[in-house]
Amino acid sequence: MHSSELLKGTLKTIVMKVLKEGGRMYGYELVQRVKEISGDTIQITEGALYPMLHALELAGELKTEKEMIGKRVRKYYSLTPQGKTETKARVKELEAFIETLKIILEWEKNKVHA
Amino acid sequence: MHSSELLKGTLKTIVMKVLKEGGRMYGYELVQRVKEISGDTIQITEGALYPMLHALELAGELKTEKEMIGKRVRKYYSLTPQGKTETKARVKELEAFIETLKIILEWEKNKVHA
DNA sequence: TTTAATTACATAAGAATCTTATGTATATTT
DNA sequence: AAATATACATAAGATTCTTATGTAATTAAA
Repeated sequence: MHSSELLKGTLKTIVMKVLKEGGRMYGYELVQRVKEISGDTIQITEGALYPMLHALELAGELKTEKEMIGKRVRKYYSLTPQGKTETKARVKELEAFIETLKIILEWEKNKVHA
Repeated sequence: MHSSELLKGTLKTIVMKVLKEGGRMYGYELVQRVKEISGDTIQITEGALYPMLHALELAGELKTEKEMIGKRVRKYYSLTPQGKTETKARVKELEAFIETLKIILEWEKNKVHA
């Protein structure tokens, strides 16, 4: 399990990316999907997820559809066109950041080269 | 310049790794060094750096040496043995997290394979 | 030469992002 | 029948950062 410290900042991008590739999904499903894809190393907490989804909807990045499953309401989220554009930008930004991180992690000043 | 959102959580690891490879360094120097290595994409703010260095010293990860440069006091930081061990663990953890991120970023459910 | 920019430290207030705790209620498995 | 899983939601609190502010010496520019 990755430390929650590292997850800070990347969680929103992860959620949007998974929605972009996986399509229409509800909250609980998203948590399971991310857990599965990450090989059980990323466990999104509900306290982080739901407020984030609500904020993204308010910002026009997501739209929702409610469905009755038995006696329960299930809320499906999907990206709006604006949300898809934003996701692409976020993914690109995260990829660039990862490249920078790798440069730092591979930087070894005191290593003598042959 | 990477968004500060992404930097959250990785900053401490970056600082410790740069101290591990670069050796004894003072705060201002650290900021410049990270800026340089990152190709001007990571700018550590002083408001984040100094409290972090103080906390790491208190935790026994760093030790300090003061030097007079003209009329000014300069504080050099370096990793303690404990800090070096901690840095290795943090770097390993970050590398693992990056691998997980890449899996998610490369995950394309709807892509049809040839 | 005096003004501005850079070097070098530090802290406080506030924003953002997450965890933990709590609550409600249905559905399924043991 | 009880426990676990499903499915939503919010509030309080912790952590981690930014922005703002302060001090003061040094160096470069006007």
